[in-house]
Amino acid sequence: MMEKTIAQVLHENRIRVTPQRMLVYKILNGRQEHPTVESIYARLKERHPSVSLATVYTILELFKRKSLVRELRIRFDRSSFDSVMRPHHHFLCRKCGRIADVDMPPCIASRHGQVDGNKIEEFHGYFYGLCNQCRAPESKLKRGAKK
Amino acid sequence: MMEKTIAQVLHENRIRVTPQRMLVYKILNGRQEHPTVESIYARLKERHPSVSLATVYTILELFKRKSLVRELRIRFDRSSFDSVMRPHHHFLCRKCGRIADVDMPPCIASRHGQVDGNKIEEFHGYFYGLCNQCRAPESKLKRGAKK
DNA sequence: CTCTGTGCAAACTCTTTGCACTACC
DNA sequence: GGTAGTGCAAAGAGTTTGCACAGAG
Repeated sequence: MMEKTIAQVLHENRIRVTPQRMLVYKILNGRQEHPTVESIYARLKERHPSVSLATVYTILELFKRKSLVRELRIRFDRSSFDSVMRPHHHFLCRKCGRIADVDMPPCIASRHGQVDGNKIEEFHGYFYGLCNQCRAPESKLKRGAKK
Repeated sequence: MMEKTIAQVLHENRIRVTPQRMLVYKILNGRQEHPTVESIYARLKERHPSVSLATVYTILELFKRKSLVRELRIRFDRSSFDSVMRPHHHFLCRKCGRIADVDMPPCIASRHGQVDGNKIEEFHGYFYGLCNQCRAPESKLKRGAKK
């Protein structure tokens, strides 16, 4: 029951294996859920100080083409990236800036394929508002305390 | 059965009336359905050659605060603006770049208010794909002919 | 060994900001 | 006339591009 290595995944997608790409893949599939280019770059730099921002852009573009990652534009000023390819929506808290996954209501899923005669290839559902931590500033100790 | 003048609308929204603002309002509610900052600026300049891009940004920001317009980020590289405030989604054709309105499925509307404990203030549904004109390039004479 | 990937720097685009001048109310 | 809006120019942020060197297959 060995899991696939990152190199294997890249191989299967016909992506030439480089340390930078493996690391970007790892970061995308790591703990931080919806990283931006900047945050991917920062993490990458920890292990790979010589890495360039342009490389991050190039790799993300490649991963997008290979459907390893999805680019979100829920923030108006920068892109976020999501390696969870199962269809789902996103929620952005206007106060803390966190992005949360939102399960897709089936009726939206059913509209995939076609809408008003237009062929649908992708759907992005963006919710904007206040997250539950930011709504209740008194309950700081629960989880919203950091920062 | 007089319709409201633009000046009246601005007044009611406690917006100081200026020629620039009236014209931006008119452009937003005119024929071109989902104008960008650039296209609003271009139209504005026809009548108001001295107008500045910064003014367009300022006015749009104001109109957004007053809920006279909604900013869309269906394109990743620039904003589009929609003066139709009734909840609906949007479709972007990846070939011709046109943005079309899409009626909102009720189940999404029903999720307004709250989702996973987060307070929802706004929802943007973005469909991406190929519009029916671009899918059938042979039927050029119907409507998709102009470039 | 060859061809693709990377790093660097400069360029580009969209957007924001600061400030003096203008013009609504 | 006083306050808020506009125009201008410069700055800022995110992203893209071109090219020489490095490294994967």
